[in-house]
Amino acid sequence: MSPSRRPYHHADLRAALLAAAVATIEDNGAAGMSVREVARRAGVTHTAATYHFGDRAGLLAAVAAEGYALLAEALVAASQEQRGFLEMGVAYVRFAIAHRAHFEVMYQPRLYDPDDRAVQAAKQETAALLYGSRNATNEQLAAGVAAWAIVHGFVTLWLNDNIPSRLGDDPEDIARAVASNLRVPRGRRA
Amino acid sequence: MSPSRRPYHHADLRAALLAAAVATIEDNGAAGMSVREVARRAGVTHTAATYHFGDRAGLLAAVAAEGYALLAEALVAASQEQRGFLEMGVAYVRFAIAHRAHFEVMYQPRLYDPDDRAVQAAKQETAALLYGSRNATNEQLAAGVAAWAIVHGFVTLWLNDNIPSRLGDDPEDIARAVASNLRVPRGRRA
DNA sequence: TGGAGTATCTTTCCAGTGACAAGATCATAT
DNA sequence: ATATGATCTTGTCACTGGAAAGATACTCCA
Repeated sequence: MSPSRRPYHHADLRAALLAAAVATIEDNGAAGMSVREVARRAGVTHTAATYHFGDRAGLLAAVAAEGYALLAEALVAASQEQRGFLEMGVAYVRFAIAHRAHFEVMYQPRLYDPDDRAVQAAKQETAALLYGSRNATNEQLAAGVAAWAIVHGFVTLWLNDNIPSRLGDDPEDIARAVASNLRVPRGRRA
Repeated sequence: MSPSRRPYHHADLRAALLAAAVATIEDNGAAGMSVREVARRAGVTHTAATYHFGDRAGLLAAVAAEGYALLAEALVAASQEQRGFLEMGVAYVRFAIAHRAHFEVMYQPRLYDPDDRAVQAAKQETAALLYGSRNATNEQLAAGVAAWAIVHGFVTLWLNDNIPSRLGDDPEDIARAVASNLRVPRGRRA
């Protein structure tokens, strides 16, 4: 397998199908995504998609894996900005909204095979970033979960139209106002 | 009511179908629920279900509406216990886990018609309970959203197997530990 | 250079699904 | 008792996911 192996019919059908799947999910939701529709958008028969991803669940697993990778990337970038604890949460919110299709699939493991290897790998990398050091006390761990929970809960509710419009229309600003109700864990900058 | 073998007119087919739908969603997830499977469980043809609920989205809307009503009931009961702020959040967690099928559907408005009248009514009743008084300041409102977000985020992550097992296996206990990281709003008992 | 072998994609088929139209059956008011 | 409406079934259609088998284009090696 030479490194620049070029598939014939399509430059990179796998990537094109993945992008088409994301676009379809943005339009119709994950439950409303059909393999045939995705294949149509990529200009290909549905069995071509099945060839690359095994089945519908496999396609969604690929979306989830890509999502976890994108999230990890965003969190690393945010942590390097050194803007403190709160802005990490804001980065999470920004990711969920910018990639709502990925986000939707990631947190519905019933839609794919949660034991999928690519998913597991990407997911564990993300978990490490979200939970912090491994030798934390249970109390510190609970504080980390609290931080994750509040931003995850907020953005989930936001995406589902469950946040009162009175708070404004900029989710990142609202996230700051909401998350500032969290106690700042010891040794962390707010 | 004579014990006829099998009444052409079911005693309360609508309720039976609703229960069957919830059971199916528990087993297969909301996306994996088919109208035909639900009807089979109720011992009836799929068009009977369509008759009562219009279409698949209508059936899911009924599940969502029932869910919001059950949630409101649980929250009212918890508030009457007078155990303070934190235990209201615990009641939310308990509801989500006890009625995971309802919960799953409620927060995926794409699965049904979010403007459905029964859903809207039940939803607004719940929102009032979660947000508190209407003439709160934005800051107070943000605190209410924070409380909702943290328990909603936590239980969502719990249901999706995203909470480190190190914290234990009783979600209510973990919820207390997690939610205690929230600042207690003025005038509220912890 | 020219096959052989492989990766990629299509064609074809099947059972299951949601929706609709039309028909059958039951309940109830008058 | 019967007309009327509510409730449920039958039959049909287009769409879906998946499997089997074939076609096509590329790669590798003699």
